[in-house]
Amino acid sequence: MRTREYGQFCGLARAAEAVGQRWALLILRDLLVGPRRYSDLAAGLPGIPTNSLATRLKELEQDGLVTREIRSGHDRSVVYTVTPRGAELAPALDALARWGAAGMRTARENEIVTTASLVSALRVAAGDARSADQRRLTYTVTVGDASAAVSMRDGVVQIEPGQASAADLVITAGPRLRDLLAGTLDTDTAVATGAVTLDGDTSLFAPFTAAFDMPYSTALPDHPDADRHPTGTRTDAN
Amino acid sequence: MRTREYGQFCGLARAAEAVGQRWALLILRDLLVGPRRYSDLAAGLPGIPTNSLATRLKELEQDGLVTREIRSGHDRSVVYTVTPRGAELAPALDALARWGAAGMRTARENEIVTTASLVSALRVAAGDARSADQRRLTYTVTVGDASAAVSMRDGVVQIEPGQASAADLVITAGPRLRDLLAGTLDTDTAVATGAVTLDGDTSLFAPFTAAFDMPYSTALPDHPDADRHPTGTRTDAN
DNA sequence: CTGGATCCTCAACGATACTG
DNA sequence: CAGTATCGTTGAGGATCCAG
Repeated sequence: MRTREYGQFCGLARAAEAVGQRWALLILRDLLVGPRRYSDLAAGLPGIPTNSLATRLKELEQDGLVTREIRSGHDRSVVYTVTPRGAELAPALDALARWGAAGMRTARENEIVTTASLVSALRVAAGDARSADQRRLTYTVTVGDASAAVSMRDGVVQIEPGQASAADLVITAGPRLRDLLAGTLDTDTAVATGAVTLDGDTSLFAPFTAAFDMPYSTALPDHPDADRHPTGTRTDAN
Repeated sequence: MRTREYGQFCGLARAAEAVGQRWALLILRDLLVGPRRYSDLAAGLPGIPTNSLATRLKELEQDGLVTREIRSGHDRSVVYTVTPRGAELAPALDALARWGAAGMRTARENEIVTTASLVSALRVAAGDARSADQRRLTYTVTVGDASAAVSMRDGVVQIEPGQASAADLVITAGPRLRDLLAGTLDTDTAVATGAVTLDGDTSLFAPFTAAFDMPYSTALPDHPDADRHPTGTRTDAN
């Protein structure tokens, strides 16, 4: 049995063979946000070795999850796009992301938020799209170097990478944004402690948080703050 | 960045760190069927190196997805069980299994069906549980060495490993059972060609297939029978 | 400058043997 | 039964180099 195969006629085993390799899930996450060039992917996946990225892309293309297209314009660039079959992975990736986020309390040392991770996190959190505001609202959300443009209209939430052209409210936050999406951190405290900075019509912050839902697991191992981070519990000594 | 970590504060990345290691998904699949001993796991995962199994189990225990319990009875055995947090992975594994099965046409050379894979496949396929029969029906499904007991009652389907004690119908099949669950292969043909053997009240076969749904992807790469199997397309030259 | 390929090192995986 | 120990092989990580 060659590595990568499992020798079982089983859907899960086949899925693991296709996307179980290192970096594969994150590459697909980035490509599900939209088509990306090789260098975009490399930049959005800090730490990935260039040869690993190349091999993963070749395998994903081989498996029919990704297409490689050489933009024959004046800028000879190579663009990777998910195929329809690859796009069918979205529900599975969403479920995995939801599970991972449910156990994700604080950021570890040196952990960053990339544009693709921010966009897909917001998309997953808006998945239920229960209570999007009916008004036409646009936000820019920034966490570190990453930004996402959130727009609501007719109760539908749309999230794109980058900044909104004319945002009604600009939200700048650290990773504590995750607590907000969970509903653990109330708005006033967040703003008061500086965990979140608002620029614009601050009354529009409530409809923002109301549109997203990314709860914590109710079955977290050991003590609640167990993300191997030796900071204070929740006294917010930040 | 230590291997296994991705350096991103992202739910999907955290999930990949926890269950992205080789064999981890299949170990969890087996444990989600029920608690298992070390040797059960080893037997249900042909080809797994014993040290890999040991390491994976230690990691899963460390991450709080699995508990290790030493049965202090007369049979000193070690039993592994999924924790509640580990059980929360079920929706994600189901989504992955569904995706993988959607692209899974024919079995590759030497690919087998294990008890755990059969049980979880049936459980996923019954997930929608749209049209389970109202009668109390019990089946034994056998594929190769693997068997599952399927029981219906009040429109609820239950699937357990092993054979049913008194099955109304015993279904023995090759991997072509997969086509049946997809609805691609109609019952009469299946029985006529010997792809499926029935023992018992054959009229109960229809309610069986009706209770499961595991469709093929509508977006399969290239030609439909592309599972690197050089057989005929669908003339059923079997 | 983009899009990789190459080379080297080392950690992880795989196969088998062996032990409490 | 439930692993650990050992060793060979493979793949990942990191840096550099190269072709268009």
